[in-house]
Amino acid sequence: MTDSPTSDQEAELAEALREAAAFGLTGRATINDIARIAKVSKKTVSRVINESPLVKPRTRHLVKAIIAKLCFTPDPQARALALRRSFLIGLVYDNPGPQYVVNMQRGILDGLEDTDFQLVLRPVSRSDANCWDRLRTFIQHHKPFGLILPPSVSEDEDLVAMLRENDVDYVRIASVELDTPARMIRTHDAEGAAQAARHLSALGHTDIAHIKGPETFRSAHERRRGFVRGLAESGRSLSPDMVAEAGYTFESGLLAMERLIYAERRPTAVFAGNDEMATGAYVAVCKAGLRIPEDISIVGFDDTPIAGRLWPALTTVRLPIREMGQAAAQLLLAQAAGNEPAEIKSFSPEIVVRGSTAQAPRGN
Amino acid sequence: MTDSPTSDQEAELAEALREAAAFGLTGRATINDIARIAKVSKKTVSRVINESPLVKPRTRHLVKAIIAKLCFTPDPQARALALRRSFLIGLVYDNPGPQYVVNMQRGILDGLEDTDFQLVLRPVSRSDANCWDRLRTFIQHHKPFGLILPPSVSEDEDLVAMLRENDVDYVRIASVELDTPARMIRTHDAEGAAQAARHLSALGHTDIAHIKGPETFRSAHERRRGFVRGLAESGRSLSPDMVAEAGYTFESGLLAMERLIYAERRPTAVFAGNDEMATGAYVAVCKAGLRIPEDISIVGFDDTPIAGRLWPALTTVRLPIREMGQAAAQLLLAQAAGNEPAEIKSFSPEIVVRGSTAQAPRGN
DNA sequence: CTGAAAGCGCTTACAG
DNA sequence: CTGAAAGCGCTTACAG
Repeated sequence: MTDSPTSDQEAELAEALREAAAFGLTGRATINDIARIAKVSKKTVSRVINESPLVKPRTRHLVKAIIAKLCFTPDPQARALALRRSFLIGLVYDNPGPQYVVNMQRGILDGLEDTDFQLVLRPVSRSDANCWDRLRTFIQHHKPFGLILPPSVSEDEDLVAMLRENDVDYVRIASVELDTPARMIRTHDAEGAAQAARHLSALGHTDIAHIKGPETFRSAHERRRGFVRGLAESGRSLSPDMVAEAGYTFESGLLAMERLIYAERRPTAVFAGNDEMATGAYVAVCKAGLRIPEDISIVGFDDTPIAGRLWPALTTVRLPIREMGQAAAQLLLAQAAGNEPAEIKSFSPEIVVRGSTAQAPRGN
Repeated sequence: MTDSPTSDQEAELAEALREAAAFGLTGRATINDIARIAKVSKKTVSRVINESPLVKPRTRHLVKAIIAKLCFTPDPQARALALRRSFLIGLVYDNPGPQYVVNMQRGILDGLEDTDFQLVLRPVSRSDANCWDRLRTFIQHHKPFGLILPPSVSEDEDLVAMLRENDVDYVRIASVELDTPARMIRTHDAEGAAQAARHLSALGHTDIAHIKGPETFRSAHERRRGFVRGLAESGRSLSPDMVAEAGYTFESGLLAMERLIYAERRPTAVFAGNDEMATGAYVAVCKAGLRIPEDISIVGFDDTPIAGRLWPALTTVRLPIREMGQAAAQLLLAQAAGNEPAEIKSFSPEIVVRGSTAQAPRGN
């Protein structure tokens, strides 16, 4: 190895470090300090920082040693200015449940830990006509490193077109394949919903209903599709009058459940498209003087924190939201480094059985 | 007025704007473009941007018109580099309930709307010995404009000392007076707790218990103090065996409630120090086969989203968390502008009566 | 493999 | 009231 330490080199390093130590006390070091101490140009230091291969190993080691000694980190603002790209990662979301956002945030922060990237919050409201204009302004001013788009923002092609135009990296999280492996994280919502169907079938339910999310959400579609498929496996089907459409919110879930309860044929089991609606369904059942799970079994989707805080605790389909956030952040960093994965990273949900589901009541 | 538009000046402006329009098409404008078109130095443009009074009104108007026409906004990275201060506002929090964080975030974003400031998330875990070191690294690298510190992080004097050393602005949100009016937002938790006490007293309860937050949180102390004071108003008192200490979490609230239920004298009403613990109390009551509010009335604190999603809906003390977040953001911006408020901005909670409280059961 | 020069888009002293 | 110069701490062509 040409770059094994020689006593010559060690002396040089020691000398440099002594100088560095003497210097170290006066505030934070800059690239100029490193260059001066290493007796190289700052361009060479820059090359080392940016992992350029065009540096003699011996030089690289010396510079790296000094950088480590002085605890030097390049100034993010200066780099951003020169690179025309900041170290901010934006999370763009349109009013998902509070539980979902918090989990997603934690995951992204997990993925960003020990890097110099920062997570910036960019909530939007697509009912606001110029919400993408605001986001464009943010992008043009702050030149974010990349954006993470959870559902349902991830499904918005106008947004993605705007991001392409402005040359911003992004990662989309969605229940269907919308983009290349470098740009998306996929969840197999249909499979999770099928598990819910199998669970309810196994408990002997036949009068099974579904509270469906809004038509405009791909996940709502996927979840219903998977649920129907799962029921079909045991010869069951979901009749149209057993489907109540709602809006992924607590209130809409409550109303949808009331419609189901007071319909001609009351279901003994209900699969709600997310935990928020399932929580609304709980209230509707309680208000009607019925019991969970004795009279009606309920299954949710997402396994947000509220699921475990209800009584009885909610049987739900767990989507590893936090892990997905982490994967999204890592994918964004990999993308910038030019590492394109061969195939789409995907997450499969799994059912978490808790107290809200039981055997179908007899004689129903 | 010396700066009323003269035809002379209007012609000059029109000419400049024509030039600007011709230019406008080529990417984003910089301070140099503005200076060139206005035929002034970029320093003068900088003065206009920074609202320096040392600019002739006529010059100022011309420059402002051109800036407006070109939709120019100074580059945040460049300003940050020159000013040694970025446009990031950090929210530092140590695992409060997910509901609390989300509300706080929304509020801060409300306060930052239409500014170029960005909200950056900095969760910490004080069980981690070097969590302040990590935060210091963030501060030294990213030079945030300021930090917002909700409880209980706001009470940490080590943190505040570190912030002072590093010359970072901050706003503390707390239930007691910890800092100057420019640096804090206060909540009158004791008053809210007193309202809870009055409410339960008015319903005829005498066997009243309290699930208290952790001793290390000022808010826990304040809430108990206020509750005791409120009870005293109607000649009631809180006996020591009617106080169960918990940790502001769902699980700890559940366990605390179980202790109260199976104690010698079972309370007919319980005031929990926050909604998370109140939610745990719900589960304990249900598990014990008791009913809310028929057997036991429960009052929470915070009015987080979960309160309205429980059945029966939780009577709780509403802290306007979102508004507090907004106020904190505004205070931070005002601080930087040198506007020191005369007195501490404070928020008074108020009780929100819902279904979880009722008349004390007879014959108890 | 390495460096001197110019530049990213602003601001801060310093003059006048 | 205004400007020319230098600087914030990095990187990108361009040479060699």
